Amino acid sequence: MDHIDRVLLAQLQQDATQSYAALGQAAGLSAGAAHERVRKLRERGVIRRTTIEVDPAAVGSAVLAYVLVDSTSWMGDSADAFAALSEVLEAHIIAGSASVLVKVRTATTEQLQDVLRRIYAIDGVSGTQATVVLETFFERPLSPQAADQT
Amino acid sequence: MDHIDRVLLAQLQQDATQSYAALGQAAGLSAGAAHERVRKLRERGVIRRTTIEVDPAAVGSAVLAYVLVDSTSWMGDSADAFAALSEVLEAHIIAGSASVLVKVRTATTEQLQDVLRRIYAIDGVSGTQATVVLETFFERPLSPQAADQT
DNA sequence: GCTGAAACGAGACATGC
DNA sequence: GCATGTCTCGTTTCAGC
Repeated sequence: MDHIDRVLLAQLQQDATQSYAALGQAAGLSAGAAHERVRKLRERGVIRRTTIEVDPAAVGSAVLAYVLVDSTSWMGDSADAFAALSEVLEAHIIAGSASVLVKVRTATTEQLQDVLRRIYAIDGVSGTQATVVLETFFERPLSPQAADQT
Repeated sequence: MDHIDRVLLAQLQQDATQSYAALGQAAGLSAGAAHERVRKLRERGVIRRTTIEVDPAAVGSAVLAYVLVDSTSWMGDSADAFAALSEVLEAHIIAGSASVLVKVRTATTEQLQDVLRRIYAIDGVSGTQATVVLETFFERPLSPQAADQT
């Protein structure tokens, strides 16, 4: 994980369709060397996968909400229960009053209500506090150059 | 945005490196037709970009936190101020007591504290409530088949 | 571990349906 | 709007440094 790797990661985040020749040029490498570096980054799991960013509104998911989930028991083994809800995009165990924080996208507020109902049905869940997003300023990937000490 | 487009989007989200031949096969199309569909999805902005998913821990961002930002004035024009902080990955205006919700990744809790300090320095911000994530169950992209009415 | 070149496979495009 | 075929370009691999 040197500076060159960081440049490669930043470049690929911006545009993963660019050629290894262009990638190498940005990092000061030949196409072959760039390819080898990227292959190793994938192998080591630094690059988890190559994917596309989809416009949520275009696929009918205009409503974004964060939900604090209160519970009466330890929620450490409930990952699968949340993962089973396709509208739940993230689920985290948090430090604080509520025990789980989830990010949810739905087409309508009615559907959001339905998701909350299904979250409530999960074992140990005693309550939910939903916070609806009115406007998203931005959502962006982690920038590798933000952290420079690994 | 028919069923075929949804299959293409779901396939590309899982693996954007697969060939158009494989993509077409999954959707019941030829490689050329699949290519044309994807080109139009990009053109229309449904596909925003092709990117990579990076392991946050591997680039030295092990700490994840959500921060509720309280304010004394309208925060609708403060998008740039939050975007200037590279550790801030998302910023949303929310309905509720606090006015802005941001997602932050840093290497250490000390760095998180520094980000909070810089958020506090933004015009109109009167307070912050940070919630630190202890364990992430999962983070995944929006599944196009979750919404079927566009 | 990088460079440069050579073989292979995929992407882009035109034609016809 | 999709299928087929051709040409071009990028990816991938390997010898050499």
